[in-house]
Amino acid sequence: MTSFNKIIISNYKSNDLYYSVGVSSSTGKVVKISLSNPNKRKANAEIINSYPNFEFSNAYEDIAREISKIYEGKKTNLKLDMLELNVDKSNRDLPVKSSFQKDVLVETYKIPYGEVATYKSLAEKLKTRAYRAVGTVMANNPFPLIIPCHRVVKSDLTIGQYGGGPKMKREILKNEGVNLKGDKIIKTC
DNA sequence: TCGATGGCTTGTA
DNA sequence: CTACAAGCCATCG
Repeated sequence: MTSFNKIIISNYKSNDLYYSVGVSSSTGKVVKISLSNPNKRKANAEIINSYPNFEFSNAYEDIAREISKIYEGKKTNLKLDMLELNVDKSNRDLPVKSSFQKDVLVETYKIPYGEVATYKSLAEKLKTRAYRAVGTVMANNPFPLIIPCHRVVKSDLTIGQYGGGPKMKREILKNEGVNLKGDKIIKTC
């Protein structure tokens, strides 16, 4: 049972938003992403709370910068395989706690840029009616923006909730070119 | 182990 | 349009 001996935290700031990434020094995989406006300490605290054994370094600053590009609606080269998605109940340090959670996150990753899915449609792809549980996974998404939970909305196409607040969700979707009228997605054909 | 709690959905009024 | 109620089911304490 492997345990992370240390987490490396890198930061990047763009447009008054602080992006923090936590990377395991033993596996090189991202274990947590957090963003906060406008408080850098808060962004870091979210990672430190889960991983008290950490150090700061600019080693992964480029990843944090790439994440900021997603927010701004630009293309990035971020891949699923840089994320720690392994599930192992005997290892408390792993960010993904269950295979259900992993399945939802992977399915969310497949939502294309500029498009949206619903909590319901994700649940149905996983052959379950656990719509609310899908929402819970989104709420605890360790990899915001890379796993685009901002592209998951309610079945009536209203925007739904978001960790960073609904205004933030709206903003990211707008940056991706999604048509919004108030809090509702307007489908473009 | 079991009740409470959700970034939800559908139905009814 | 709003307001509940009941159902769903994975997770947490």
